[in-house]
Amino acid sequence: MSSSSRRSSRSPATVGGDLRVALTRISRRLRAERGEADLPEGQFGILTVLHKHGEMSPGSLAEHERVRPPSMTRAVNTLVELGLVEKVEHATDKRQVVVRLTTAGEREVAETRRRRDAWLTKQLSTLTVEEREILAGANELLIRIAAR
Amino acid sequence: MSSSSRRSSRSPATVGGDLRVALTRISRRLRAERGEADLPEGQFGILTVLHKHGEMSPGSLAEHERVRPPSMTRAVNTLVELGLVEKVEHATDKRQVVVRLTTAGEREVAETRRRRDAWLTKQLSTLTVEEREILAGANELLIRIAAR
DNA sequence: CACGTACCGTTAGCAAGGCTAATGATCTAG
DNA sequence: CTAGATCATTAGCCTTGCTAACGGTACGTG
Repeated sequence: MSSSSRRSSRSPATVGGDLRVALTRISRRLRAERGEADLPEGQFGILTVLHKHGEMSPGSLAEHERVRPPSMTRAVNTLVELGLVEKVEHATDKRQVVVRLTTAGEREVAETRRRRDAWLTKQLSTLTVEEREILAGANELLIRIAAR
Repeated sequence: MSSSSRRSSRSPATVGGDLRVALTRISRRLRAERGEADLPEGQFGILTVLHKHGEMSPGSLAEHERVRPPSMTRAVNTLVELGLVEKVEHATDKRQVVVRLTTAGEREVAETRRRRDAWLTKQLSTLTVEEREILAGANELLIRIAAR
């Protein structure tokens, strides 16, 4: 049974229900795959945001990651203890704090990403080019939807 | 900017990295959308498994949901307190327990699913038919991958 | 200049939900 | 009949989310 042709149920409601199930399953599967050595998903997320967008305040990070400020404070502190980020004071506003990656943090982003994505990448490499196209397209749609 | 044509990076590794980000974001977004009244994702998952596969032991449920047995015991007990499932003794093996949906549980599956999917369904209804095709295709691929 | 208000990050404390280790009951092979 | 395996549970820990409340800083207005 292939994936695309005859299939009558493409209504928003049907796709939505199926999609939720798929997302829950794959999330758990990914979490299960994460090695002992790796950072928890959320902390790794913070590193990648900093890597991508540069230094940032805890507040912005919290908003970006859809988490409340106190949660972000704690996560950032953990990363500070691990030596992966550092907090420096804001140039003009002493209320604010600037969080940025250390060199160790930069290295960690690269290494962890490689290690972490190994399983998923392996799975994807068993798919056809067309199937990967589908997932790549889905990525963009999901990101778009998540942004609202 | 459309979603499918010019874009050179379709390697397993690239898609994998992007996909992980997309999955994390949408999961958080979905969780944020879950109303106060709804069951937590995990508990709802148990109900749907029972609805789909019929009565089951806690052990099988744990395996199916990729969770350790003690975690499942606790989750099931919560559902028992809510009156959504019941535990009955196994016909021949007194070590085992059989978990099954109550009538209230059956009703809850239908109602919660409808309520819960409302937000996602609404988002999907703003997409084009082609985009929904992509997500529907992605569903199947993700389920397949998650099954390994 | 001074003072009230708003903003930013943090601290304190709670809840959910995952885990491991250890226990108790039951089953089954020998 | 006994020893080991299997199943669920209990106990206790850890992570990570939240809200409420606080302390310091910035800034507009009188």
